[in-house]
This record gives sequence, structure tokens and C-alpha cells, in this order.
Amino acid sequence: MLDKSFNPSEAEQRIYEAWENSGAFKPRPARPTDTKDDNYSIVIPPPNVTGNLHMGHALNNTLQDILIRYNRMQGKAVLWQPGMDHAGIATQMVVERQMAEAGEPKRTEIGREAFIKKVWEWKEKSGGTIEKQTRRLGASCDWSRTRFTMDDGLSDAVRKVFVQMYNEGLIYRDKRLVNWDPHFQTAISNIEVENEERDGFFWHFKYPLENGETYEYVEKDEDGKVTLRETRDYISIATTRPETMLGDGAVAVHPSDERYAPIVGKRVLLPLADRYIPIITDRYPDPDKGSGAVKITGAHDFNDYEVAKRHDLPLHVIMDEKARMKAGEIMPEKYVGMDRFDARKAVVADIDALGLLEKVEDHKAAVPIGDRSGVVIEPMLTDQWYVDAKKLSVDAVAAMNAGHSGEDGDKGETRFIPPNWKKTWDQWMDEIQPWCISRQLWWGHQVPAWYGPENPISENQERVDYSGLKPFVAHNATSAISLAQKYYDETYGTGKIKVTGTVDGGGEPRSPGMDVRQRSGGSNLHTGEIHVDLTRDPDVLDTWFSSGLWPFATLGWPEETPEFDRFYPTSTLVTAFDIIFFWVARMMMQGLHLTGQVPFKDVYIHALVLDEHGQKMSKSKGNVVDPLVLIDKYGADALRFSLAAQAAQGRNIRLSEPRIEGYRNFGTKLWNAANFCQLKGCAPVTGFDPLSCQQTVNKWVVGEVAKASALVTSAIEAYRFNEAADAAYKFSRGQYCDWYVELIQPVFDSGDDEAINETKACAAWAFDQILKMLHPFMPFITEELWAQTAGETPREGFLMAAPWPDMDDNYINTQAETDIAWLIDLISEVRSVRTEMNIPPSKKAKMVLVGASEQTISRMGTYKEALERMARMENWEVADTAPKGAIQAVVGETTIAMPLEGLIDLNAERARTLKEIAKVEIEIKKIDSKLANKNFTDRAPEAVVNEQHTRHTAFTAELEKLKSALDNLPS
RNA sequence: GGACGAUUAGCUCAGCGGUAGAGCACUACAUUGACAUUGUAGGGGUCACUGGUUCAAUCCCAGUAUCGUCCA
Repeated sequence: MLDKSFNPSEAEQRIYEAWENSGAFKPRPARPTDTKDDNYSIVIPPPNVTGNLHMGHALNNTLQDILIRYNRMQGKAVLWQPGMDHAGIATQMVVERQMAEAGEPKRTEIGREAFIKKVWEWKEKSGGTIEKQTRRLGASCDWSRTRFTMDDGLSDAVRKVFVQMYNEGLIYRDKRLVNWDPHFQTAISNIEVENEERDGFFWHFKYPLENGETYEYVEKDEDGKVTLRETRDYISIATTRPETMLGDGAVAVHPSDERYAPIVGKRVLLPLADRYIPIITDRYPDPDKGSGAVKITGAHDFNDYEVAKRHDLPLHVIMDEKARMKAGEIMPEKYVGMDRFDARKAVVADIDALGLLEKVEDHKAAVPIGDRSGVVIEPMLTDQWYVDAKKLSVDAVAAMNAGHSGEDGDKGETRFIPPNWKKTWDQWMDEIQPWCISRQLWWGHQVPAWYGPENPISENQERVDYSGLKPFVAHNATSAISLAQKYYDETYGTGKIKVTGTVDGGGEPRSPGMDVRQRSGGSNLHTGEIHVDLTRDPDVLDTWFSSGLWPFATLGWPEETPEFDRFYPTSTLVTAFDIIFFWVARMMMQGLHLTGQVPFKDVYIHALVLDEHGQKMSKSKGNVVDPLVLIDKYGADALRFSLAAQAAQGRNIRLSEPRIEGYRNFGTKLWNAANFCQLKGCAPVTGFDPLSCQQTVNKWVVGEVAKASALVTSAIEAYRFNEAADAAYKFSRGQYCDWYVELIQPVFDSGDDEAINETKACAAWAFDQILKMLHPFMPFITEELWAQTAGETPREGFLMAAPWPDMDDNYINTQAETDIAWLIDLISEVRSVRTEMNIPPSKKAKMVLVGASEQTISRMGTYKEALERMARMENWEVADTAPKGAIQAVVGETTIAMPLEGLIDLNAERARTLKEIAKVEIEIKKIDSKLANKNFTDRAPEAVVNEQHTRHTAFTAELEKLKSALDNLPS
């Protein structure tokens, strides 16, 4: 006897442990007959080591687990590769905060090595919470293979890749504008920057012309009529960031802007800075915006940077790494050391004091915000390491084109599902920028580059000249030293310069614009003993540089491992659209370049999970729903099923707790159906052949199982998770529980042992198929029921390892199909009429059949017991006319009259019948007009026309019967 | 400004060139024997709007409106 209901909190952990301990999450052993198609693999999008499971993860992992469990049941060798990434900034932030809370010395006080040790300690102790949480969802990852981007293997792969790509010229050092996070004092990637619309101001400044020059300033309207004419001795510029004016290199106007034509080429006095800058023309300024003239601050704005490069303007770096105004030739003394926002106020006040503040307007502008730090990002000119993304993108774009056009790609094909993400991908790949991969952090993969002096021996110097640096990029220090030694030997002759070793490059992050030349090894040149030391680049690599290697490095690459051989390229990547560029593009580029093959064939892009009001969940809004809370409340199965059922392609999911509750109840329903089967003695029968069933109701359910499982299969194959969930739900609840279980009760009461035995076996078999097709969606309750419905002999293995249902059309018996359809129709009609007429269920009724065919009469006999039970039938007879004062239902060719004198409200019955008649008449009218249309009968496919004829006949017959039923009512 | 998506029952959403669907909510009835985490039945929709294609449009195409997300 089953318990009253399934208890998720008790069962989930027990079942999960049993699965894991049995090794069921590991790929099955390879078989000699295996082809590539017999292997199925997914790499988990590695969550952040500091992270917690949120609804996005819950959806993401649920969908992956559905694919994984489905393919495993299909008999494939399945690998779901789990792991986490080290999340440079986030982790460093967490550990630093913890140290601060504990009142410990700062990171900079304890030094790099000690700090990294602390991070590892933190990781061992509290990192990876999310892996435990992912288990609660039921995710069947192969945890024995879990990887971390900072582990030895991946770190090794990262160094190897860096060295290789450097030698290939795909990684290089460059000075460019980067997004600088003044809080963390590191460069960050442009996709780690969020643009926020914020209220601000547009300040209009006057920049006076050199030597008090003047010009005629003329404004015209659209028709060329002069609307303003005045003599000016200044040019007006507008800015949202006044403090940057101190670094201006020019004022630019559009070449077509007639207003400023007289002064192009002249110079203005830059106020406060007290230096002269030119007025230039460039296509960048928009003549219709503001005054049409813009200040150009090449070192602190991305647009200005492009302009400055085009015109060879000086790039004045005016801020330091904390975004404080920086001392320098062009920086007025009074602003030095000021925070950029204080400097803004000071500049505005000082401009105002000079009488050069023209006006101040309110202005909404997109402000770049660091997604981790929350502070305003400062464009900053620095030296960084870059990947030539443009070059790498070529193969990635080609593979994606091949995947979407159905052509063969040289290195494989990848496609997005749904395919409309291809467009977003194309647009981004088209505009791809060099990828800045260095970060001024301590936690991460330190850049494997060691610097030595480029020209150690220069004239007239006492000591080694470190003014120019040459990087030696190598897998480790020893290799770097020998590289350097080779370089110096070749350049200066063997034995002239001795590379003596390396010094630590750790320490404070570098200031923007600063080089790695702080350390000076060296020796006295006069002694003739020239020794140089190499200094390691203190920077670390972008976390995504290592995550980009995830699909192959986790399989052991660059080693040639059996796993790599079997499971790469991986089958499917499941992720949300917001990291297409963060991650998908990087895996594609690095995977193709390094392994020569695409990293995955399908990229399934799923929805975002929004809150009940359709708002994105965020901590600041306080609308975050914790999936673990929902699991505690409703069980993991209900949450999973709800997410899957709502995962329609191309649409976001609005979290609906009532729906989760509904699917929890669905689980209970299944549980009760199992309980019923058990009470009736149903249990799986070894060797039972569903095709051998004799009972119509069993033949019917076998066919329904075949149809439902085929639907679930094709839906999962097409990544239509909602359709798959829906098909499984509809069958198990709408057919099996609602009808089959009811229809077989009479069999059990019949005393016919043969029929009973067949039905027991068939009911158990069909229930097994339900468990199988629901298993990927609801793994816990199905696994538990699998064990508990085993009967006398325990099951041989887990449900998760059972074969997926595979039935062709032979399992469908059309005779049984139409029989049961008729029966269901009859019962439904009778129930409906009875309810509408308020006939209490306790009152059984005689059925008088008018116009019944032979077939109907025979069926009445066959299903007498079911009808008694489900349609509340007392007995039945055939008659030529319906008895007076009976309620009547029309089913096919038959009118079923139920004389219930004294219980019927004749007026109500008349009204009900009239309503039915009206409905049918509307339908007939619609069909009539269709069939009267010659265009329709001529041009529509024959089947469609015939169908309309059939419907017409059926409706007309029904109308007749309803009319005579009406006539039959006593007036 | 550009891209993508949405608009279907009271709510949240599926769907589809021919006959409009689910869950929840609502109403009525029922303690019938697997199930109150229940059952049975019912009401409720000009499928945003305007054109076009088609024998036929909620569906395909174009435009409009409103909302959302991303990019500049």
C-alpha cells in the first residue's frame, strides 16, 4: 500500500543519493558499436563560484536535465559535464569584503600570494554552494567530473592557449581605450557594463576664440530663412561631463555646418586649462544636437577617441586609476587629486565665475555602470592584452551560417534554437571589437608573460636600460628565461647578457598608462657582467578567456583523452540570450581555432524567468524568488514541470506559483492512480505484449500510449519542452486517470479472470510508460512510483536507466479508438445533460435509445457496466419514439432519452434544447455558406470540401433530433 | 534612431491557413468505492487595429497603435 501521498522533502534526497551512489550519472561505458550519434553531451554553463541558484539557473538546469535524462533513456552514452568558473572580480570582491568584516588586514597589506591563498581557503569552505543547490533540482550531472576554471588542468590549458595564440599573433599588447572600473581599478569588458538611463545635465560652455577674434554667427530655419544673426567671440559647446574639458584636444563641428564655417581651423582658448585647442571638422558631431559643436576628449570618451585618432589629436589622460584628477602638464594645480565628481562641480563653478557658463539643461543620458561595482565606468587609455577577435570570428560566423543554411561547414555546423537569435549574433559578430583579456586583479590566471628590457645596453648609461620592455610569453618562468636568453644571445652575441631569473610581478594594480617597468634588475655595465631579471606581468586574464575553453578543456584537452574523443563536439548548449556574446561567441571562436571543430551543434536559447508581474527579477527590486523555497514548498518535480511547461520558444516565463501548485497536484493525482492500480493488483508482468490485448479498452489505451509517447519524443527532439510536457500531461491525466482507470473498473468487477489479468498487466504497463515519459520532467516522483509499483519482484534498475518508449503505428487500433471515442462522447453528453437539468448523481436513469444503429446497440451491451457507473444508467432499451417528458441527449445517430418524470423542469429542458438547436443552426449556416461558394468547392482541396459535407450531414441530423426532442416535450 | 519580441477567456499563457485551447480564477452540483493536494458539469473570446494575399486569415504579408527587451 502506498502512503497517502508523495512526500518530496523525504524522498528527494534519498532518491538523489541512490542515483548518485549507483554511478547512474556517469556516461555508460563505450560500446564497440557506438557511433558519434550514440554519444550525447552537454557542458553546463559554469555558474559563478560565489553564486546561488536563482530561477534562471533552475530553468536552465531543468531543461538540460530533461535533454540529458531523455537521451540517457534513449540508450545513448550521456555526459553532463558540471563545474564552475572562478569569477575574477566577484570572488575577489566577496573575499575582500569578508576580510574587511573580520577586521583583517587588507589585500594590499598581506600581498598577492597570501591573498590568493585566502581565496582558495574561501573557495574550499564556502564556494560552490550552487552545486549543492543544483542537486536539489534533481540535475543528473556527472559530479565525479566536476571542474573549476582555476583547477590545474584548466589553468594549464589557459597558459598553453595564451602562448599559442600569442605566437600566432592572435594575442597582442595594445594601448586603447578600455572600460575602467574605478572601484575595482581594473579594465572590464564592454559587456560587463550596463547602460543606465539617468537624470543629468547638459552644461553649455563658451570657449572664447583666440585673440578675441569674432565672427558672424547665423542660424537659419528649414526654409533657409535667417532666424538669428549675431557677432560672437566664442564657440558654444555642450557636455554632460564638464570635468573632462580639462583634457580636451579640440572642438569639432560637422563639415556641412555653415554656422561655424568662418572659424574652422582657428583656435579657442580652453578655459581653466589655459591652453589653445583647434576647431576641426569631423563627421561625428550632429549639427542638430545642442549647438552642433562638440569638445573632443580623446582619452576619456569612446567617440572622441575615434575622432582624435582620425585627426591625430593629443590624448590627455587626466584621471588616475581611482578616477581622481591626475597631476600632469596640462592639469591645473587646483584640481589635482579631486574626485571626478567633485571636479565636475568645481569646473562648472569656475566656468560660471568666468562668465562662460551659457546655460544648464536637464538631460537624461545613458550612463555606463559596472555590473559588479555599480560605479560609473570611466573610459581610460591603458596598455592591455587583446585577442584579435575579428580574425577569430571568421570561422565562428561561417560555422553558424552553415548551421542555419543546412550546408556543411568545414569545421562543423552550429545553429541557434530558436533560429532568430542568428540575427543578433550576426550583428554583434559583424561589429566585433578586439577583446581585452587582461584584468588588473589578483584572482585569476596570471598572464604568462615575462618582461625584460628591450635594449639593455644603450649608450651613455650606467645601468641596464629598462625604458623599453620586451615580453617573453611562455608556459612557465623557466621557458620564459630561456626565450629571453635566446633573444639576447641573438641580438647581442652569445654570452654577453645573462638572464639571471625572474622577480615577482605582483603588487598594486598598475595605474592607467603605466608600464611594467617598476622593477629593475640589472648590473653595472662597467663591470662587464650584464645581468637582467625578468618581471612577470601582474595582470590576470578575463574569466571568460578560460570559460571559452570550457567545452573542450573540461574534457581533458589539450591532452588526447577518451572523453574528448567521445563527447566533443558537444551536442547541445543550453543558455539564456544574455550571454550569447559573453560566452557562446567566445566558445565558438576559441573552440574552432583550437580544436578545429565547433564546440557544440545546437545552441538552445531559453527564456528569462520574470516575476509574476513580468518584471525582471533583481536584488534591488526585491522581487527575487528563490527556487529552493519553491522546492521546499511544492517539491522539485512541480517546479521543474512548471518551468518546462512554460518554456515555449521565444517567450519569457512569468513565474506562476498557482501553476506550480497545480503540477504538484498533478503529481498527487498520479500517485493516487498508482494507488488504485495497486489496490486492484496491477503489477508489471514480464513478457507482457501490449499488442496481445483483447479487451477494447486495453487496446485503446495502448494506442493512446503510443500516440502520446511519440508526441513527447518529437517535441523533446525539437526542443519544444512545453509541448512535450503538455503531451505527457494530457495523456496521463486526461486519458489514463480520467477515463482508462474508470473504464477498467467494470472489468475488475466482471469475474472474468482472463480479462482481469490482461487488464492488470495492461494497466501496469501503461502506467510504466507514463512514468517513463514523465521521468525527464518529474524525476523524483516517477522514480519513487517506479520502485513502489514493482509488485512482488523489485525492479531491476532505476527508471532513469529504463528504455524510452518506442512504439510505432501498429500499436494504434482504430476500431478500439472509435469505440472508446463513442463511449466517452456518450458518457460526456449524458453527464452534461444531467448536470444541466440538475439531476442528482444518486438518481439513476433508464436510457431509451431512439434511432440506434446495430453498432450502437451492440456497444450498449458491451459497455453496460461502464455506463451504469459513469453515466448513471439504470438500464436501457430501444424504442421507436422517445417517451414524453424525458431529457434527451444526441450522440451520433442516436437520441438518448432519459425519462425522469417529476425530476425535470420542463421549461428548463425546453430552454436547454433551444439553446442547443441555436448552436447547431449557427454551425450549419456557416457550412452552408461555405458549400454554396463555388470558389470554395472548386478550389479547396477535396478532403476539405468532403469534410464540410460530412460535418453538414452530422449537424443536420443532430438538428433533426434536437427538434423532435423539443416537439416531444409536453407543452 | 536600429534590432527582436508581444498583443488570443477575468488572470497567466499555448496554438493553428478550414471546427478557438490549457492552467488558475469563477458558478453549480457531488462526500460514488484511487484521489478534497478531489470529481463532474458550466459560463466566458470581433484572437489589438487597418489594409493586402487566398476559395478560406486568429494564423501569411504590409502598415498603425500600445507594451517589453536589447543595441547605439
